[in-house]
Parts: sequence; structure tokens; C-alpha cells
Amino acid sequence: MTRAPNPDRRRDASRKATLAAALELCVERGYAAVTVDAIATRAGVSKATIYRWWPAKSAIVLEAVDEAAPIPETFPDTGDLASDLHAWLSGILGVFHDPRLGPAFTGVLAESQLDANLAHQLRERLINHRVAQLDERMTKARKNSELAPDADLEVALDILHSPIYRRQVLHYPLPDDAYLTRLIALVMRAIGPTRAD
Amino acid sequence: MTRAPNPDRRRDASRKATLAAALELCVERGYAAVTVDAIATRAGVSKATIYRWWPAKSAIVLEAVDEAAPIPETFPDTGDLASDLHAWLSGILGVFHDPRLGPAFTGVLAESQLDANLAHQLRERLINHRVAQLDERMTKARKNSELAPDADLEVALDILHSPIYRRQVLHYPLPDDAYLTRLIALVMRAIGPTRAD
Amino acid sequence: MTRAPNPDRRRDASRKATLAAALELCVERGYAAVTVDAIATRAGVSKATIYRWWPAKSAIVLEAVDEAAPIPETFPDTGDLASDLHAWLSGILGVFHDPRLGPAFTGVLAESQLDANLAHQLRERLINHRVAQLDERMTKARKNSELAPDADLEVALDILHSPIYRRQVLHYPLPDDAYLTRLIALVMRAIGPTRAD
Amino acid sequence: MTRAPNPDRRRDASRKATLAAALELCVERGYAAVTVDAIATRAGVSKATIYRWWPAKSAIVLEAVDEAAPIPETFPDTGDLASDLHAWLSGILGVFHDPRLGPAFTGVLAESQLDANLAHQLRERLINHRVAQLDERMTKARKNSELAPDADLEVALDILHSPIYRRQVLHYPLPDDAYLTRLIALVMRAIGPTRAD
DNA sequence: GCTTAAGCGAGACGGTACGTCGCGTCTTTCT
DNA sequence: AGAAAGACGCGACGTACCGTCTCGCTTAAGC
Repeated sequence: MTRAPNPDRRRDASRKATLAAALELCVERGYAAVTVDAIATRAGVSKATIYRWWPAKSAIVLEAVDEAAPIPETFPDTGDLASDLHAWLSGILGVFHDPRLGPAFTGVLAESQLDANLAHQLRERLINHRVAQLDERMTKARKNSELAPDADLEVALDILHSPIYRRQVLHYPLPDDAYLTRLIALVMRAIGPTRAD
Repeated sequence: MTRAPNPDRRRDASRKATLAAALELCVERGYAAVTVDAIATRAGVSKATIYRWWPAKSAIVLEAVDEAAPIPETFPDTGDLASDLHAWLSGILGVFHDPRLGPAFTGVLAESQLDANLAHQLRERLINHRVAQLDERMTKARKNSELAPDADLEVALDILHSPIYRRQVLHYPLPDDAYLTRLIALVMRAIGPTRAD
Repeated sequence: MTRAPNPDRRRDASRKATLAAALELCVERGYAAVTVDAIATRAGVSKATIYRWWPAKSAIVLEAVDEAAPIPETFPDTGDLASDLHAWLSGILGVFHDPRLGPAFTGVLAESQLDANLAHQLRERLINHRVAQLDERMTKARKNSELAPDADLEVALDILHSPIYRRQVLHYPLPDDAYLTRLIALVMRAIGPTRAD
Repeated sequence: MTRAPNPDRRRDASRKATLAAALELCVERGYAAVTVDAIATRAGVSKATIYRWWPAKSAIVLEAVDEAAPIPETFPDTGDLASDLHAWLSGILGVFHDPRLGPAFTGVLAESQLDANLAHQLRERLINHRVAQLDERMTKARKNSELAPDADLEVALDILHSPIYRRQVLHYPLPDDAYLTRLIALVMRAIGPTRAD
């Protein structure tokens, strides 16, 4: 039984070096080809130290992505919902296209599918609070009559995000701006303010 | 260079045993924990034979899923588009819930995300022709004024499928019937013929 | 370069606890399975402290054995050389059979074989002065005509001790009393005074 | 549970390369500093293969020494027992002094002390049958009146071998020719033909 | 009695070897 | 020639110990 280590005594330099090395290696070799050994060597950190603080490669990369992710966790609010949504979704796509984060994030996403625990971490650290913001904005919009009073926000929200994942998983090209515009248009047509004006 | 083997002399019993073993093991241990060695042992087939005919575990499982998948490749056409869509999407979800296929399919899907080639195979063998059918049905519906003449079918199609994938990847619960109903309602509101103004 | 520590300020409780822990662990797990970490934990002493005062596990155990060894460093002299030798050799065997010291001593002995420095320490601290006593006694005996005047004491001494080591190394059963008697008889026949011709 | 491998299918080249590498590395670095990894690398053999056939480094080195040991398993018989013994013991010492075998044999010997199983192997493969020969020769000599009829051969045999081990363990210089002569002289004086001629 | 420098317990760390596992290739023998 | 059996080289895994280190805390000597 290896006792739990004391986080207070953790050396932050090793932690940072590990996360940085993980991201770099994902870029250079692709997530699947990255090994914990390679991360340790690149970071100048011992494997024991890595395993002391992370259970697996996926956890390292997840934390690295979380830490390095462009922070926009607050939803834009320009008053124009459609364009706010566009900006928001563009932001999400930005992570996939980011040369430094894309390969890493893709890898974690793939592994999440086979690892319920990792998926849980991923949702907690990267997804849920951002989605909550979107939800809030939409709810407010519905109150403000920017949306139909009976708009099914839950489904709408799902719809807005989901195509990114399907395309990512099946290696279809990710949505571009034009696609986003059409997507948002379709959704607004379904849940926009009742056309009875 | 090992010459390509002659498929005519291939022993079909070995092929079937391999595919069956692959599916069983995915059920028992989960896709990630299945190894080619285990498949070979379970199937009573030599590893050399397996590698003669498949490049990797993922290819075996993909073929096994393809072969065992409930075949409904033809789109239902009851005249009621909404209910046809519901049936169709239920069918897709059936593969995920199928106790024999679910774990295997999930695994291939996950690995596809990291392997462009596998994703290509997956689309070719399991996805594209089915989507084409859906596309055809929708196009016909638009012609028949079951849908708005300017309905953005490409996006609509995407939207209908995508939530399954997002939920699958992030380990959210998969859509149930109620959700499908709401999803289809939303889409129909956007592209349905209603706009009788 | 870490400066040499000041022995005056050394905490004796830590030293004793370390030596005791080392012996206990040798008994419980066998010398080979004892680790410095385990000694430190058991003794409630930090590893830094251990390495401040000892270079390695072997040195700790050697010191522990030295300290705990039944002290009979003075050679018995009852006038009967044969029985004195018997008593003496029994004493040596006692260390091997001592439940508290045996495993530890065995371990140090084994490691000595691969570590010239440790062997040197071992001879200095545990062996040489005792052998010197035996030597002295034998020389006196030769002077007193208890032994032949031309007795080859160096070889005789060697012979008396050596079987213990050979048996120890090769895991033959250690000499028992009967064996000692025969051994001493043989030696006395070779170097005893008998040759009254 | 890894099933036992089939020795018939074993690749002899790998076996030989492993044994050779083990011996070389013992010479270059000393037994203690040799690692299984290093043996594998030097031999161009995988670690898995090594562990398939040997349980530990010590077993490899033991087998290597056994295989490479100068074969004289037959006891010389020139009619002159003393000189035969001298030749025999010189032969044993030769293994310790052999630049190719010495370090390896020393290492196995040391480790035997801590590993009853290894000691058993060592006795079986290298020691017992040779000692049996010596025993036979001595018994014959006693019958032929080259030795006293009541000579205690068991002890005598022990005595002849043992000093080598004691000196080896404690890093005293190994016996040289002069010492052997004196040792044999002493033993012969004890068990030689009764001086009443 | 106050400072200060050492010893100390705790335990994280970089390193290195361990013994195992899975991959994809190969060799042998049988059919 | 295809296949079953399974040994092999490779390389990553996750663990264990080593000996060093950094951190506060204690503790005694010198002011």
C-alpha cells in the first residue's frame, strides 16, 4: 500500500514540466504514440513522480489541456444571440484547431470514450461549467423573448454542440464558419421568437 | 516481404471463430482490455493467421460488428417522416445498447478517433450507405412537400445523428425515446412544411 | 559536498532504534528483502539520518550484529585444548544459530563476498581480534608441548574455522557437536603432541 | 498464469548469446553491477525471452559458469595421493582465478548464501558430482592402505575444500601452491598410513 | 535567555532496474 | 499453401529501492 502523497510538498516545477512535455509530445507524435516514459524523459522528471500524481497518461494530458486551454469560460453577450453562439462555437472549435492543444484534446476525447472515469473528469474540468454558461445565456434569452417561450433549450443546446463531436469521431471535416452559420440558423428557426410578428 | 495471401484458400471456420471470439471478449472485458493474443486463444486460431487477414484488433472488431449488425439498411417509409426518423434513430441506438455489439462498437468508435484509416473503414462499412438512405428519404420528403422547400437537409441530417455521438463520447446517457421525440420535433419545426404563411 | 556530521551531537536513540529495526527486519524477512526504507520506517528515523551515519544497509547490519553479538572474545583456557577448541567453535556456531542474529550475520557474510570494503570491516570488527586470541592460545599450547613443536598453526587454525563457512555458503547443514569433535580429533592427530617417538 | 514454454522450440542461439553476455558483463562490471537488462541488450535478446527460461540473473550466471567451466570432472590418479589432491585443489582454485569465470562464479557463490534454491542448483550442477569423485578416490586410497584404515574421510574432505571458501568469503587471499602443500601435508599427517612402518 | 547552527523526521524527488504484457514477426510442423 | 502453436525482439508498462534533496521542527552550545 503506497500511501497518498502530500500535495503541499509537491514540487511545482516538476508538475509544470510534465504537463508541458505531455502537450509537446502530443503535437510531435500524436496522442497514441506518446508514452509515459517519453513524457518523463522530456520533462526531466522520474516516472515514479509522474505516477505519484497521475494515474495514467490520459490524466496528465487532460490536466495539461485544462490548464492550457484558452480560458473564455464566460459566455459572450453582445445582445445578438446568433452571433454570440457563433463566437462561442468558434471558440470550442478553436481548441480542436489549436496546434498546441488539438492533438492532445483529441486524444483525451478518444480515450474518454473507453474510460468512464476519464470522461467524468473531462466533463467536470472542461465541459460542464462552460455548458452551464451557455445554458444560462439561453435561458435569459428565452425570458427576454429572444427565443420562443416554449423553446426546448435542452435539445437545442445539445444540437449546437453535437455536430462537432460526430465529425471529430468519424473524421469528417470539422464545422467551418459557414456551417456554423447554417447550424445556428436552423436552430434559431426552430426556437427563435415566434414568427408571428 | 510476405506475399499477399490467397483469399480463395482462406479457411472460413477460422475467420468466423475469430470474429466471434472478438465480440465475446469485448463483452466480457471491454474493448480496451481485449488483446489479439486473447482473441487467437479463444478462437483456437494462430496469431499468424489473424495477422494474415487483419492488420489490427480494431479491424477484426469492426468486421465483426459489421457482420453481426442488425441489417436494417433500408430506411422505413410509412409516409410519416417524423415517426420514420424516430424508428431509424432507435435502430442506431439499438447497436449501442445491444449487449453483444455495444461494447465492440463503442471500442471501434473510440479508436476511430485516433486512427483516420479505421475511421474511413468505419464510415464505408457501417455509416455511409445508411446515411445515404436517410438523405434520399429526406430529399424525397422535401420534394413531396413533407419538408420546407428551402430545408437545409445537410445540417438537419447532421443534427439528427450527432447527439448520439456527443453523448457516447462524453458518457452522458444516450438519448431515450422521449429525447428523440423532442429532437425530431425541434428539427421538424425548423425544416418542416409548417411555414404555411 | 555535505560536511561530515558531528558525532557528539548524534542522537543515540535514533542510532539504537535503527540497529534494532535492522535486526528485527532481517529476522522477519531475511537480509535480502530488507530495505533501507523499511529500516527507517520501522525505526521511526528519517532516511537522511541513516545515510548520514552509515553508507549502506550492510554497514548498519554489520554494526548491529557487532553490537549484539555475545561478547566471548576471550578464549577459554581450561587446560584441555581440545575441549577449549570445541567450546570456542560452538560459540562461533552460536552466532549463526542465534534466532536474532543469524539471518543478519548470514546476510553480511554474503554481501562481504561481493564487497571488499565490507569484508574488511567485518574482519576488523568481528573476526580478527577473536582469531588472534585463538592464535595466541595455540601458540602457547605449542610452547607448552600440548602441541607438536613443528605444528603448522596457521593451517590448523584455518582448518578449524573453514568448514563452517563452506557449509554456510553452500547451504550444507552447519557442523554439529559430533562433527566438531571429529574435526578437532583430526586436527589434533595432525598437530598434537602424540608423536612420542 | 504463464504456461511453461516448450524447450524443443527454444532458440539455441539466444540461449548461447545470453550466457556469453552474462559472463562478459561479470568480467567487465563485476557480478553485482550486472543487470538483466544489460545482459539482454548485450546478447541481442529480449528480456521476455530471458525470463521465459531463467528466473533470475543468478540462474543465468550459474548456467553460464557450469557450461564454461573447465570440465575436469574426473579425479586424477597418478598413484601419488598427495600430488593428486594438489592438482585437484589447484583445479578448483583455477575457476576462481580464471579471468573469464572468476567474477561470475564469485557472484553466484555470494548469492547462493542468501538463496537456498540457488545453492541447491549450485551444488547439483557444479559441486556434488565432483566431490563424489574425490570421495571415491579417497575411499579407494584408504582400501589400498594409502591412508589409515580409520581415516575420517568425511571430515578430511571437508577440510581440504573449506579453506578456499572461508578465504573467498572474507576476502583473505586465496590459497597458493605453498599453502596447498602445507594443507595437504597436515591432512596426510592426520589420516595418512599409520606411521608404524 | 536568545541566537544560531546542527541534527532530525518526513517524505518528495531523479534515477535505474525490475519483471510483465502486448504487439507483430518468425519458425516449425502438420494437414 | 494455409494453419496451429508458440518462441521471439521490441518496447512500454507500473513498481520498488536507491541515495539525495528540501522542508520545518527540535535542541543544545555560544553569546
